[in-house]
Amino acid sequence: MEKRNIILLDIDYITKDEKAAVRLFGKIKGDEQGKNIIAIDESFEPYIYVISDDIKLCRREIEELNPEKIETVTKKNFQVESQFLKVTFKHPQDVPKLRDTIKHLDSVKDIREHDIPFYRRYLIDNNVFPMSEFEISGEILESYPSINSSKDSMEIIKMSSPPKMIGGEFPELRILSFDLEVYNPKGMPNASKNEIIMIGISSNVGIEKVISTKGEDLDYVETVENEKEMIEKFVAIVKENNIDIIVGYNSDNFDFPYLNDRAKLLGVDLDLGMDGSNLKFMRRGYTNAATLKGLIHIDLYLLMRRYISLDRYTLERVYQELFGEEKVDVPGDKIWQYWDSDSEDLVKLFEYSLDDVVSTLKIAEETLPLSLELTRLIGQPLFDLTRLATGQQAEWYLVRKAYEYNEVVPNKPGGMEVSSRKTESAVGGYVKEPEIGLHENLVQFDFRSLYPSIIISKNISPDVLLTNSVNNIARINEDENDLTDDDYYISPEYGIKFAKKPQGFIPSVIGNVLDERLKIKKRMKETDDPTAKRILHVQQDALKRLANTMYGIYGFSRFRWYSMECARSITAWGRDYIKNSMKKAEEYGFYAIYADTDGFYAKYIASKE
DNA sequence: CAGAAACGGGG
DNA sequence: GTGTACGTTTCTG
Repeated sequence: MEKRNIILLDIDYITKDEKAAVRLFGKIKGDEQGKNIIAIDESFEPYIYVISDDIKLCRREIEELNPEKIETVTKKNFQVESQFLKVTFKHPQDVPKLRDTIKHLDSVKDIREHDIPFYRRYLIDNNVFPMSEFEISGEILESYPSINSSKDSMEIIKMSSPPKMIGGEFPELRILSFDLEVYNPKGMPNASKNEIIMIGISSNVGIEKVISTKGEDLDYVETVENEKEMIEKFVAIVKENNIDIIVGYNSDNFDFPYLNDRAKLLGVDLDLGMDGSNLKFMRRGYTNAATLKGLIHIDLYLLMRRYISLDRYTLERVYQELFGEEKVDVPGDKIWQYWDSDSEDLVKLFEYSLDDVVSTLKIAEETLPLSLELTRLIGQPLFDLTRLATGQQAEWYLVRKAYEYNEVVPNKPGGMEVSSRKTESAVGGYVKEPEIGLHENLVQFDFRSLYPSIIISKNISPDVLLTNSVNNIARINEDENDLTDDDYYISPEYGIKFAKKPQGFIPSVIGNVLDERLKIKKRMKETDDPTAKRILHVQQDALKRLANTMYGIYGFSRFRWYSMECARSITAWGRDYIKNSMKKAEEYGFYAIYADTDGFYAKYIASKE
């Protein structure tokens, strides 16, 4: 039996003897090369919850489907303790196969937690957070020089007990950025015709080069015979340097698909996975994501769209925004001409290629700390996190919290439900159009975090909502006649009621997030160590972003805890507060000349007469 | 005017 | 893979 402290980079599962085997891709902590490890856990099983009014009958009906196990458990459903049947399956794929059958059984009212991917379920139930350190123990199945390189070795361990969270500091991650330049005489290149002319590579392990068939007199260019060798060289460099994170700019949509097409055409294997597996593309709705097992691919374009707010998100624009410097520029449609020129323009193209990839790495180093922090906060793999909308990030945070609170998670809405939700909308914040003119003697007034304060102080949460709606299943049966006006908050305009007790699930979570942020800000003030300060700053920033997302989330059509009543109540109270403040200010001679949502500007007029 | 389609980024 | 996920602008009937 061996023990290892590892940093979890990635997770998936494979099928072994008709059962699921979870694979944790990590690197061994303390090993300066960051030796790779694949830890296999065969002990975790998929399950769902079933709601029924006739538990006995329901159990008999489900038994006929021959699941692995059926148990009766007590969990909270919108804070009401209820009995559930926990049905365990033999294989994760049995869940999508059998859930519809189960759902339509006569004795079944509803099914829950049937839409949580298996590896995410594993992370949540085992309290495992990617990019954190934890201890595993088990038997070494294989130990050999890595499939990927001759340099260092890799271990495969069969785990004998669940992983034990340690937390720990962030590991040193080996990051590499890459970028293709392609011959493009007809505008955007076509992978079946146009060859790759350059592959730029930059890495924090000390690589900065361009691989190409030309440019032999430039010191940063590694010249090869042909395009095939170019791709092989690229693959070799990534493998040899034991890279943890590979970054590109729009690489989900351009660089990786193009590289994949050309590699296929030329017969080169892009077997960059930690387990030796090939590059794959996952369909993620409207776009594809390029994935490598145990080697995290981050497309910075996707990330930047969420990280900063800009009019455009070209690499050039983003770089300028973050660093205030201009990049080397070659007009995209002229790249083929620069390549053909064999003069100073060719050199310029090489400079452009190198500059692109150096800038990409620089952006990655600047912005990854936040993504890593969010990964540890949300508890989903870095790869997933960088591709999740902020609303989805907040939702997965809540799914984890629900597990902690012993709450059963609401179902993800189906397509029909999403479109019907989209037809509803909440009135936004109060806006008073500015009075035109030059104003003097202005005072500014605003509420500090108006919406979160309202959610917490008015206990706005679907689980304590007293108005009849799809979301208040738990409270429908409660006798509202037993409650007096003192027992609930009533929203302005709509008269929507929220029980004062118990504290709602979401107000509770938001409250904790804000408390945690204040604690970190306090620690930030107390420390003089600049490194500690920087880390704490990123931590509070992650909490702030998470909290900010939660304020508007009740109105997101795909949100599991969606509630238009909650969304409307928040803004209604918001409008109420701002209007009352304006009225109050007027009594003291301050007249608002402009107001928006949570604040206003007012002009002081000394006397009314 | 509503609903569908295209776009973003990349070369 | 306990899959099929954006938000906004422009076009089309």
